[in-house]
Amino acid sequence: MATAPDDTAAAPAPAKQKHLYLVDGSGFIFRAYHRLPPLNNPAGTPVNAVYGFTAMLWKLIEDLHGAEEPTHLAVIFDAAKDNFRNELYADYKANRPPPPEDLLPQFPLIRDAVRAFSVPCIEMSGFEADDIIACYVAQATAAGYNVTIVSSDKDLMQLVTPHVDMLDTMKNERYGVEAVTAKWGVPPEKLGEVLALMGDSVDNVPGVPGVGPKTAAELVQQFGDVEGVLANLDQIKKPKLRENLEAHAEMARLSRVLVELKCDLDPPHTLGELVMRDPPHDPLRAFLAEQGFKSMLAKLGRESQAAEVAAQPDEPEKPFVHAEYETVITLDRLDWWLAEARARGVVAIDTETTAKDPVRCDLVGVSLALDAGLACYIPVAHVQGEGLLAEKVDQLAWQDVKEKLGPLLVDPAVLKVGQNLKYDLVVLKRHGLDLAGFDDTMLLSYALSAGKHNHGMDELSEKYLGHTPIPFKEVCGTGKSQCTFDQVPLKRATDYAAEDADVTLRLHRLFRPRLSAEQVTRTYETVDKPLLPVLADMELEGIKVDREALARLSATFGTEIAALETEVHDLAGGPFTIGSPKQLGEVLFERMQLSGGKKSGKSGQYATDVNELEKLAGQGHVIAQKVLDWRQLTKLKSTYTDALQAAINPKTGRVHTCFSMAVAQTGRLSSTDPNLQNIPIRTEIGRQIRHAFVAKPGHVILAADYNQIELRLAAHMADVPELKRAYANNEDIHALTAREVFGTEMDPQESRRRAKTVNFAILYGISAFGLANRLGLDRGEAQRIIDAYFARFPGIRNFMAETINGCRETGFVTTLFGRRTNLPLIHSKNPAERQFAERAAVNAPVQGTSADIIKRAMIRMPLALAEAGLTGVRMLLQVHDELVFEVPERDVEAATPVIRSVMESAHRPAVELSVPLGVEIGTGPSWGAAH
DNA sequence: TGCGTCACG
DNA sequence: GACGTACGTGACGCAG
Repeated sequence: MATAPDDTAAAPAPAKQKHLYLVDGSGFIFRAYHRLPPLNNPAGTPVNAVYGFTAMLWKLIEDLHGAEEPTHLAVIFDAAKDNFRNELYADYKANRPPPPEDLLPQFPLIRDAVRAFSVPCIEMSGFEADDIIACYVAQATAAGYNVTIVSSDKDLMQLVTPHVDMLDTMKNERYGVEAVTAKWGVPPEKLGEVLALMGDSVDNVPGVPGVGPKTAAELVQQFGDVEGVLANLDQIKKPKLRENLEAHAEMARLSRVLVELKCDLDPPHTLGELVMRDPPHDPLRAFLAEQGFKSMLAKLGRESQAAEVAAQPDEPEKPFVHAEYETVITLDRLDWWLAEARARGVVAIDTETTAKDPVRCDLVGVSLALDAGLACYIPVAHVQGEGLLAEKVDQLAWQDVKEKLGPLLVDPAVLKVGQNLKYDLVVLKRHGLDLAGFDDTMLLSYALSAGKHNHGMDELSEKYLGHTPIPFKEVCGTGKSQCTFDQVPLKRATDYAAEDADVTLRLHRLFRPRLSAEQVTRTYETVDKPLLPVLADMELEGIKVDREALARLSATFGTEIAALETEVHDLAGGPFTIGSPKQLGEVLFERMQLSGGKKSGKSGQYATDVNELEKLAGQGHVIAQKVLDWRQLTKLKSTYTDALQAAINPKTGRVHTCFSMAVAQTGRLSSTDPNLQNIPIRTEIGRQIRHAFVAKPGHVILAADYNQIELRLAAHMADVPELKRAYANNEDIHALTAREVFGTEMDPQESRRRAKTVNFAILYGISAFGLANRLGLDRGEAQRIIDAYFARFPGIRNFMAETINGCRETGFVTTLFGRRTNLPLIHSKNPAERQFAERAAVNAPVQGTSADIIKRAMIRMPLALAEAGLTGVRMLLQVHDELVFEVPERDVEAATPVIRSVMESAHRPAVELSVPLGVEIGTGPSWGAAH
């Protein structure tokens, strides 16, 4: 075979795939301008858009260096002149206002910025950036390049092909052919037809009235293009639509021409001139200095230093590079990966499934990562192709993978690292596997940074690795056209799945060493990590729900809602949407002229919340009470009686919630899909829903509540002798508070009710205004109550002050077990934000300590029950201070003291409390009956 | 998607 | 005295 001279040379590197990035500069400018407040350079010129643009371009270049390795880059601008489209249609872009005055002088500076980065800056008089981009796309594609268009302009999506994608840097989303098709319902090459039919009010492309994206897509799907639609008007069923198409046929044709991108121009730079090079620092430094961009100058300084010192091996921001990820389809290769994992002792793991719900989905594949950039994907249940493109999917059988993977998963000598491992654990358990010896990067992040940011993988990757993982929706699409992961081709699935494991492993390397250095190891190791498998079991177990009972409630609520609706409409003198706060406000305060309507500042709407409506009801306005009743019933029906029926898992007949471990800032759990931590109990009518949560045959529901745990913890933490003594003697704490604060003159019941409110207010960080509101007093009276409280219990005031001071020094507060809540806003210049952080600072240690205690109880519970021989008892739910169990009838007596003892001593031995913890236990055929 | 509302601790 | 007004959650319907 004849070889080209290059191939025989000493460095036989294969020609790198060329990849051209085209930045839609105008889009960048407007987003930068609108995102930033006014800002001037030392010369007094406004530069907010310049600054934003420079920052965005810099970030883009950095990101690209890290991930995509582009070879060519250019920024394209609109030339500030009329273009050929105005000749076709004088009103084209007529709706667009002229650029704001303080943006005008920034345009040339922005072009300077581009040049300072040594990036070509391209524009052509008479043409829009879109056309120039289209031309380069055509040229580059013909030359075998890949192309990425950096823009969020939907018109440019027309250009997407298998070799051309779009990148929206604001949303951090990439759009390939599938994503565009998913978004618009038609492939990119048909997008022009859709855009023409729907028109664009911003660009003033007329389109056809009454045709939006959905209708346009349907028409194009059916008839192929605009001409096809116009030629087949007789087939269009909807009369109004046909009429509009008929009447606006010419506008549709014109629109088609307007949205067409011109790709036969001869742009000023050749492709070769767009080649990307490392920007020399000097021109960039000069530009930044001239504009007074100090933080960027500092960053540039750091970078040149780093470059001189030669890259440190452990440089945290090293780019996210990786070899091609391997798709494992032979047992030999699987053996290699598993042996290597054993040898290294650490492996990141991630499971891919057919759905988000770990209790309903099926396992599709598993990915592993051994080292940064070294990861693989093991497909086990991808579906075979269909039709002409049928391609047999070559993959291992799950049984074989399971036999080899299983022992590794339970071998504590090999650390398994995952992100949100509870999900994987639930899936694996359903497929017959267990897990021991693991770290969860989501929980590590939560231990280190609760309060600073969220802990999802994409966000962590972005923040700590400077890398945006392939978005899930780019692999599977969204909405109606979303496919399941088992339908994704193996190459694509591998890129996505292996990357997740790779990211997880890299995050673990960053987080794990920080844990002990930052002294947050304890709750991670002794609370959250061991709780994870306990929660997995609870989620798998689920709770039985009486579907018929819910259906009956739904029906009853339905008729009552209908009746109330009629009454409300009659009282209002005509129909309106009761559920629309806007319409309701207008009906009450304008049409009906009720007094007291006040508009909220932000939305300019009348307030119609419970407080307002109760005021009106108190004044004798019947409609207000009817609306309140209507609201209560619709809430109960839609959120509970309807939704819970839909949440019943058809396979298990039970409802399986998901407990989130890294959402609440304080250490609490949260519950979703469905939320079983907010099932009604406070009103009798809502309480009926609790009665639909039932035990399976031969069992009862047992509910165990900590009695006033937060107030007890406050008494301990703030060291209030009177309160501690009262709890030790099992006294009524609210009655005590009432005596101390209000004396004995008031009616004891009313006095106790108020004292209870005051006690809650204390836990939440009191203000005279808030307390006055709750108690219906004026501020002066509320302030006197607070003063009296602090006078009687000075420990509370000291505790609050010390907690806030400590938080100011460190930026965080801690629970008795060392859990940390970060409150960066404690230093905010905005007093409202700062005070908010101060109240949270007072509350978080108390709420968080309570969360730690019940979590510790949950961790011990399974073993304690097993040791007592109570193997049939199941812990089902946690509701912050309550645990819900399903207990065989004959075990109730034996289980009760075990559960009580575990819960009441859960703080020990780590922490000793100066107040006892009290637990109240009830049982019954349903959750409602157990209280 | 953001907002208003309301369910829970 | 400015700020906005009790802490922590999740789900639903409306409207743009």
